[in-house]
Amino acid sequence: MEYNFNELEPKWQAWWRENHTYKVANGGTKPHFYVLDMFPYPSGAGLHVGHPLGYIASDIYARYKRLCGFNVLHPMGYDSYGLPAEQYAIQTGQHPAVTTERNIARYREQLDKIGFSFDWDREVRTCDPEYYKWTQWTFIQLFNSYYCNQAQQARPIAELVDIFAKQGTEGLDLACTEPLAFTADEWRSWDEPKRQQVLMNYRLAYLADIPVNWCAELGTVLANDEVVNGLSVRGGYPVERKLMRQWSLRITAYAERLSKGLADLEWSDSLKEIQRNWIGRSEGAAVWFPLDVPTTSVDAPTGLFMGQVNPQPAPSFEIFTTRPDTIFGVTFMVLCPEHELIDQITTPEQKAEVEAYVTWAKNRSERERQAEVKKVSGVFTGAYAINPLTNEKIPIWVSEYVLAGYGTGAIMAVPAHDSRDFAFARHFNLPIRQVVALEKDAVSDPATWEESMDAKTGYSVNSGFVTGMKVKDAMKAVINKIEEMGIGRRTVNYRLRDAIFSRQRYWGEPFPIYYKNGYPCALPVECLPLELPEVSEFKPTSTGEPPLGHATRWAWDEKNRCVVETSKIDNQTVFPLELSTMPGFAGSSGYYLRYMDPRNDKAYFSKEAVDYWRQVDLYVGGAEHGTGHLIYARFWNKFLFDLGLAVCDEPFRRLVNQGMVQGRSNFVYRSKTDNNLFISKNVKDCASKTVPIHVDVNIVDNDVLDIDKFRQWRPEFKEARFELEDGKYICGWEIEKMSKSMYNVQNPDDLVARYGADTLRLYEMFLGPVEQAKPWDTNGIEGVFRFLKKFWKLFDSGLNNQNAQKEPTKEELKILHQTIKKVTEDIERFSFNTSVSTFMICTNDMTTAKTDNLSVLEPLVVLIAPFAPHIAEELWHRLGHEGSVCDAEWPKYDEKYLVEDTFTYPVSFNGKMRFTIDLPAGVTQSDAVETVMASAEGQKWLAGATPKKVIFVPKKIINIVI
RNA sequence: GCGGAUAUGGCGUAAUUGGUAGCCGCGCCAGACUUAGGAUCUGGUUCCGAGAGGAGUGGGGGUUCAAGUCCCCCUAUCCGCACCA
Repeated sequence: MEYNFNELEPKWQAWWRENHTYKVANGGTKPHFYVLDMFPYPSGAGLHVGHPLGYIASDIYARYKRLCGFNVLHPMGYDSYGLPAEQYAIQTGQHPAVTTERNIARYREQLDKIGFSFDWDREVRTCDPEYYKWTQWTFIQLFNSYYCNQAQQARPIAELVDIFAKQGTEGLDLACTEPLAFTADEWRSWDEPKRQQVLMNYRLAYLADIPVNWCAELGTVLANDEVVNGLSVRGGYPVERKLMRQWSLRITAYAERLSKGLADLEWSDSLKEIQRNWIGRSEGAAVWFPLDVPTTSVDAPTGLFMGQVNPQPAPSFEIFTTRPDTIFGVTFMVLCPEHELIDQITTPEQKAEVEAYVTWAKNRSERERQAEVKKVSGVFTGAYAINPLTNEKIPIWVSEYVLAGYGTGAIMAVPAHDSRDFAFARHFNLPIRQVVALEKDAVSDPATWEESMDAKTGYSVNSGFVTGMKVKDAMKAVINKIEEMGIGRRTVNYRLRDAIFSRQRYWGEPFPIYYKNGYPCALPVECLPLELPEVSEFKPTSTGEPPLGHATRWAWDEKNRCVVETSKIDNQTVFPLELSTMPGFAGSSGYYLRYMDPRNDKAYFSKEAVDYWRQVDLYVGGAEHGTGHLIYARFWNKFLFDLGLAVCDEPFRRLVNQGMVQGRSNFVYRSKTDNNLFISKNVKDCASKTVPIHVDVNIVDNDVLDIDKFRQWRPEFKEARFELEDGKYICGWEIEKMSKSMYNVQNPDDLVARYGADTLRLYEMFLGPVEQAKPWDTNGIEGVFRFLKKFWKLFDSGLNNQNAQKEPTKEELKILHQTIKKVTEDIERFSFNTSVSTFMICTNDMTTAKTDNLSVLEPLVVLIAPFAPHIAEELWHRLGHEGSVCDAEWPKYDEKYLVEDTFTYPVSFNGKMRFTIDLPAGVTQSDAVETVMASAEGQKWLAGATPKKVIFVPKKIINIVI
């Protein structure tokens, strides 16, 4: 019988569906294992061959784990809120829900053809109200929580209200937007709006004024990459930096835990490093610098910073530095243009210049600023600070190179040991003073330097009480000193910023928030989900409000607890609802938890479900989510952990990043002089006489062009003539991004139709290591297809042979057990390309050995089942089994079949003092070494010498040292 | 600029983790079979050389009896961050 995949694959796919083969129950006696893929955004273009790569890898692992006796959770769903559907809606007027539904159906169809073992009963969609109910629910929990830095934990905001009423901010260390200090009496004296305003400072989901790129003309916030030279990319309208009230998540509260938690994760080093960089933890010191107040008096800035009241009696400001040891080298201070102190300290003479600079800096877009990073700019305020350790007077400057969002927006500049300060000092001719040297006496004139000495190595020089200390010791000594003096302390800073959570968009989760007297209130959780309303159009409103501003039924009736007409808003009992929606990462941050118990309408997921599955054991997806989804999901999980819902602090124990699949484009070469003439690639002078044109890879086979299909492909090629080589037209090729415009998109459906799903699955794995980026090249798929046909044939002859039950030969057992061993090890380390090679070798060997012994062949069916489930299922049933091969038992190998039983020595001497021997079972290394020593004694080829030492190394090689 | 990764035949890759480099597959060459196929099978295929032989894992140095693998210095490509004090 022929290997007829066209018949066999749909048959078993239907059988699996009817028998609910992949349905997974929560609980049972088996050990549990959770294998998850990053769920896709269902785009209109459908799947290309790059998408299933990770799904196939995780499917293999999931099926393998199941065969090893685990209860495996392996779900799939859709990240179905997002921008493309909305933009398509704006252009065509089609409702995003309709196009999304259609795209999902197409994705499902494509996925089903590849034979995945997903439990589709657990499917989730982020745009489904039953799902986003819990996204909204989590948002309300965030809104109703604060973060206690002492306990390193989120707590209910109600608890904080009690604390404020009892003790004010006394003794508290809280994550906040800006440091506040007040007493219990003050708190009690405030009215509700004022209290709400204060609480907003501590909520984990909070409203705050955040600088954004605002385009008035388009009525929307733009991302940095949507703005060029202060103009919007689309339309060319002016864009301004503007503070806008936006929802944010206080992810910075979790910076420490997000950073520390990385250590125990089985993630690639590179991805951990990406996250570490993004979180940007740096240890250093916060130091208060007193102002040298001229004639006009300046009010001391009041308030807390990092939970501490300004300890300075005199007016002063705080800086952050990672190099406290260089404090003796400070020659100027720099404030960021947004710094609140600027207005207060600028001298009248400098006022005009400083104001001009601040205005200029403020109006620059993020993009402009970043493009001119190397350009030095700044202005002197006329004011001075006092170095608290030397009592020196130090000028205070303002410059863009100091960022408002990091540290305190103010720095002490040490030009000798910081390249940016160095550039600034050189530009404005400020003094540079060396305070660190590689050797204690290696002091030179900084005026002769070409660059600053930034390295944290060497010794302190010219540095008062730390002179002569190693840099590391000097850092500690200075911090101790400033702590002792009460002017600063050891501290940690993070680069991570809070996540802006508002989008002026339609196709996203509505915020379960309404506005009462101007302050936001959360909907009662029993009223969730708050469903996305219908709107007349998907664009912003004429007044610049988000698309939800078009909704006529978008107000909250507090008394009747329901959504009502906007016209009924009276701000007494009926209030306006929030108009922006949540961003893409909202729905994807907790979906892995929902899969554990996806149909629960009482809770996000039940306690039993999460106690059973705990966390994702293996997560497979692209590394491009390293600083987005993978950070947000960890944050989301940690928050749910604090609430007592999640049972693990980290969501994804092991993470594998599949590499990007690039496209392999094909080209035809059109004559420069004759538009209808195409010259084959290797014809003489082809390159100089022609221009390359992309040609659809689907009408090219092994770089040979199908001429007829090419003429039909596009009307302008109808009259095409060809200059061939060896009767063929050979195309050129290049590696490019896989995209429609390059005509290099391989559709998995076409390959399934031509070679079958099993061949596609094996070939995707055979292409190379899963983690590695690689170009898609269909040319090799024939080899894998041939292998499956050989594999099939092996069984076909075994099943047709009457004598098939005879004793297996030693050779056959050796091949079998080698294969089991290799494949098992390969799967464990996610090296699927080598597993496929192993199958090929095994099949070749078995074919050569004319194996028809079913007892040897049967375990192979189980081995290949994770990779090629359809053919495995078919053969499994032909071998007489009733149930699915998915429930078989993973074969074990026995070392005894793997060792050689011949022992000959020495079999070869290659002139480099090296023997090759075969070591039989039961012979120890020292026996072998002794035997070789004895046999080597007095041998001619050793020139009469006696070996001094015999070194045994694995791999049947013995080295002799004379 | 900082950080991470990668580099092996014409191509994708493999190498039991320091032990005979090039497994497996594509492609190519030669052959077999044939009712001629997008079929199957056999042999060959790192490079130079007719051959004996020599060279060889991006380049240069080092450690080792032994290096694709470990260390140092370059070069190229890819990815992430980018004035983060």
